[in-house]
Amino acid sequence: MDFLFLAGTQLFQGLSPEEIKALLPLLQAVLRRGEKGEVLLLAGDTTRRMGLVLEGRVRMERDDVWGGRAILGQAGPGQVFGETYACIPGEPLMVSAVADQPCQVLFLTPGALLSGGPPVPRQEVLLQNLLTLTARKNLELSRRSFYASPKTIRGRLLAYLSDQALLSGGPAFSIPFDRQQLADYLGVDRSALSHELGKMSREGLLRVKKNRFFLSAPRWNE
Amino acid sequence: MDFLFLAGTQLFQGLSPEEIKALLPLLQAVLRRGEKGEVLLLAGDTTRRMGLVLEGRVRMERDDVWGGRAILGQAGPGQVFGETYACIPGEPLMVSAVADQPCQVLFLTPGALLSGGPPVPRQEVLLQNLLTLTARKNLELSRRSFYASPKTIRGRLLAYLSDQALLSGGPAFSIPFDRQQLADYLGVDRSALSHELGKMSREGLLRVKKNRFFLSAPRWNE
DNA sequence: GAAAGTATGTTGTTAAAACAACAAAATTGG
DNA sequence: CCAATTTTGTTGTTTTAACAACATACTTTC
Repeated sequence: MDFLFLAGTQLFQGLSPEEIKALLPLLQAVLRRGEKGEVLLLAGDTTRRMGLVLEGRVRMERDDVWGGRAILGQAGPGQVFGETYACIPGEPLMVSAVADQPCQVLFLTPGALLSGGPPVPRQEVLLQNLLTLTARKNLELSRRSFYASPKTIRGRLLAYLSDQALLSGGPAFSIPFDRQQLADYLGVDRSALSHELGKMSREGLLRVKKNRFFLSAPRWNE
Repeated sequence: MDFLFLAGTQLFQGLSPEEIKALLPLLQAVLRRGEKGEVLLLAGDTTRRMGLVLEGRVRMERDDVWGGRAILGQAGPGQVFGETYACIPGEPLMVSAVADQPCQVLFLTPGALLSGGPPVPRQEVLLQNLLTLTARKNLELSRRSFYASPKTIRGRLLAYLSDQALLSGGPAFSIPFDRQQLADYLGVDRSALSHELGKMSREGLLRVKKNRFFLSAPRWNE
């Protein structure tokens, strides 16, 4: 187990590798590998465990009965998923956690931090980290809400893409979605999304190749 | 100050009125009244404070440049708002907090709980409460996401209303929105929403009067 | 490197919601 | 209680996205 890597995650921030090593048993750490497409947490179930992604990527999504799918977000190396439900034991999951790529996940049970049981070493730090993390997850959910809130596909694309440009610090960036996933993340039809992207390309608003984008500032004075 | 009321909130759960009384100065508690429509926190600003609603209701919303508006959620008596941002100081707000009704809000600064400064009495309890609370806020954001994820207005209404029926434990319930607000919450046009509600009424799916709803189970065998 | 499978783009048709403008109803304030 | 204001419902038109079906390009696997 790479404790140095763990020490660099938001969850274990501020703890030494030795402290983390001592903590893992208390958090009932369990390592799990997942094939691409494998379901790690299933919507409808309850869970006391959260996942810390060591390798690969995990997607949070919900499928409806009619073949529809909504993607809420994803977690890459060092990030966590399911922490919301792990903090509210008994609450049935609204989403499934699915391996987006072959991945390696460390499952942790934070229950000992919450129930007023016997104290855990460095509990305050862990709690603070977990709180900050959850708050950040909140921001991500809010962001997605706003990406999906314009009424037109173009509006949603611009909201999402310009935000990604901001986050990446420049007009060139790649996104962690294929077309279908982007459509499910923005809540639109895939073919309509493709269509709109094509139109925007032709208008010179952006260049796109696979999941790599380059935004052009519109020329305001033509 | 009604410490007994505070002791009943999720934030101060598990603390005695006396303990709360002692804590408030450490959290830099400030009371504030707000007229209906008054902005309590402004999108774009940063804040170290969160609001605990004592009376009335507060709405979290974002207005775009073209007159569009998205409502993310709201907080009633005993509930909090802005805690996400108070937990991540420096992060600019994506939404404004607006008084939905004349209200009374206790602003609190949880910073002392987070920065590894001098310990605060009952810190673990407060942190745990804040964590649970934030996790629950997460659930609400997820729920809203799913309400707004069907592609048709009817789909969104059914997702939202049937969930409200579940939460209220019966087919009759009222909602905390007027039509415009419901439209902004579900991300649809108000007049189209009105239209769809009318249609659903005529089809016998529901009865509605003002913000009071009654869902009829559809008759499967006609 | 060929074949199978998957992802993406394209097009036409259809369905639905946005939009706009107005009428009716309800609420508020004097 | 009346007038003013706000909220809600109604209707018609226009825009847009969903949907479906297919062509093309790209990956993966053997």
